Amino acid sequence: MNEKFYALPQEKQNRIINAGFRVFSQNSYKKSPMNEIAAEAGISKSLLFFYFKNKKEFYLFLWHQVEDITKQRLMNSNIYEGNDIFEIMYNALIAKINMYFEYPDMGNFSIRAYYERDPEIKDELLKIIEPYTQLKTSVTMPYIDPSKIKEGIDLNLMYRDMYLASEGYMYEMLQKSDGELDIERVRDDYKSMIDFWKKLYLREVD
Amino acid sequence: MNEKFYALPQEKQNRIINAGFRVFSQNSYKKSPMNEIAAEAGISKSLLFFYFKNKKEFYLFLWHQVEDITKQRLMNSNIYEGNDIFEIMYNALIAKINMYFEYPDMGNFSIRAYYERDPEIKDELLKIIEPYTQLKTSVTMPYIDPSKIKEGIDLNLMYRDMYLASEGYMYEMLQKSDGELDIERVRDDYKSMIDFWKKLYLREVD
DNA sequence: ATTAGTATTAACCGAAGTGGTCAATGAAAC
DNA sequence: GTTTCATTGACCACTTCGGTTAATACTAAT
Repeated sequence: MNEKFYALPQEKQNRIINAGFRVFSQNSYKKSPMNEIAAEAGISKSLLFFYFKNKKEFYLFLWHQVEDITKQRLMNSNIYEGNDIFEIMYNALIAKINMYFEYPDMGNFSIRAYYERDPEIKDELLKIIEPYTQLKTSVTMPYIDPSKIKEGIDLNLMYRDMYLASEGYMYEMLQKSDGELDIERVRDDYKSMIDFWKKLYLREVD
Repeated sequence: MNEKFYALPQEKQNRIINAGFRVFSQNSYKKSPMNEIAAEAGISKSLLFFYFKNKKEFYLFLWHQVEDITKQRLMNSNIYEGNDIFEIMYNALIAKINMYFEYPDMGNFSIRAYYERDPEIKDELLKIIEPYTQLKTSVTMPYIDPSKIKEGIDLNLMYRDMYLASEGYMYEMLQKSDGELDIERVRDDYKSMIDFWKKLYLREVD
């Protein structure tokens, strides 16, 4: 790829990246036309081919972007600086929402990339995707201090309940919002859920 | 459309319908080729055009199928015959899973249809989709007998927690399974969640 | 075996779209 | 006004698309 791409203003880089995420996330690799991506990014097809040698290179570049962005986000995040499991869950969801604001279609792009089987890219994609998915599935339950939780509650199931409800909430939210996501509302909604869980699970202090 | 389609054995009808759901759920209307659908259904493109006048008619037919199938399923289901909210939730999820077994891509098809904006079909689609979505969003919380639930628990939030966790579970399940879904496992997983909730929410009987 | 009728397909067509190239523009810098 | 660099329109060979049609395979009755 042409190194001059990185000399572009960040905003323009992001526009191109997001246009790629968008088109590739909604169509298969083969049916994602470069001119559609260019149009979505507000540039000409020729310019897109100036920065990226061909479609395949651009697609693989996008996948590396997924890696870089998530890694960088994970490192810079202070999700795990929360005091208790509830705070951590809240931070994690907000972090996800923020990620969604900056790269709305990255999640769907990577899901689709995972299932992509086009012979033109399959082999190279597998090589770079596999280590990444292993990393992702190794995310485990954060530590929960049992002394703070009511007796008789299965901590695993408690965490799983909260985790799944959060996922369900995200899914519902992204589904309903036509690209327009009201972050204030998300915060409030989720806070009331967290409060509900706190009341439910936390041992009463005397 | 050609009425002879209905004379086909049900299994073949379903193969064609599911092929349509599949291709249209993975690509936009314009980029869903009829020959791909035919191949997926195991018939020739010509035969597909023999049963359906053109692409548009087939697409709209598929949407009507969504309506018919869900209506029929809702009527024949005995989801609400459960004794309490927990039984109802369990029945509902199992019903969804069964639906998924018979028509794996119907859900995604209807989601995508909802956002489809292709001028060739947009107008007609809106006419038939709108009343349907109203019906769907009107599904409300089932009645919960407060006397059975521990005191001090917000029934709305309780239901919302369970509903979202169920959605999250479904989503995770369909994501993970590469088309191969282990229904036994789903049943067990979900039963342990339900048991967890029962212990959490139900008033202890003395 | 022949026929008649039906289910199914291969071969084809014009139109539209595809990835990719390249000479030509625009704009800024000197 | 010339050099330099970013950006584009026009173009090409090739593929794919929706849809048609004439030909086939299949079936059952005679």
